[in-house]
Amino acid sequence: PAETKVDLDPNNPASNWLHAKSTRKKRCPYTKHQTLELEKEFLFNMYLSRDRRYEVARLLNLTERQVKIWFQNRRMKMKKCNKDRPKDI
Amino acid sequence: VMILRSRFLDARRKRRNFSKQATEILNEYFYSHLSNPYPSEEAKEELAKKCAITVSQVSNWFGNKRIRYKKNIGKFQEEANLYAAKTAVTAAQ
DNA sequence: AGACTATGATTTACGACGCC
DNA sequence: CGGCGTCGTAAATCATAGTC
Repeated sequence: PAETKVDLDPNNPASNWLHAKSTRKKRCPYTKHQTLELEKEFLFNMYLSRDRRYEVARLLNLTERQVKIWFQNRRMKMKKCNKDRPKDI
Repeated sequence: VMILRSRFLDARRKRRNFSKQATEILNEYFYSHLSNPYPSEEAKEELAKKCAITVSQVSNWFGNKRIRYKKNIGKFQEEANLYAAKTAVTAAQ
């Protein structure tokens, strides 16, 4: 009666906090060029119009959804930076 | 000025490992809430204060811990037992 | 010193929920 | 209703610290 096998799910440790839908797209790091262009666009305006989004997506070979989400994430990043470092340099 | 600013931001990646005491506190919370290791904003603030780190760092720590624990529960078994025993003793007295 | 591992931080991609 | 907003997070990846 060994029973030495590790508990991957049956036991009580209760790892019911699993997440992740199987349909989720794997994270794909953007190229330097893509990131640079997105940053430039963000500097120009933090919020993207529908037309502008279409253009940026076409130019960078990303989907409009990816561009939209990139801007959302970028705004959150800016907010987080301001929170962690309130004072100016 | 911009150079200084960017250097400050880059410096975030020049991290230092947290102190042993801070890691101890975070692990105690994690293993005593294993069924739901998602501290509230208030709990994060309290942990941050006790550990002398920022709330963001607490969030990062839990994010990393949850995924790394889930990815290899076996590797963390010993650590889990250790903290389980520790909190049991604490609870006993 | 160099290879390898641990760990904190950052980057994509969503789900949940809100507002218009 | 639909679409874009924020918030919190998963998961992958990055960059460096720590160890052997």
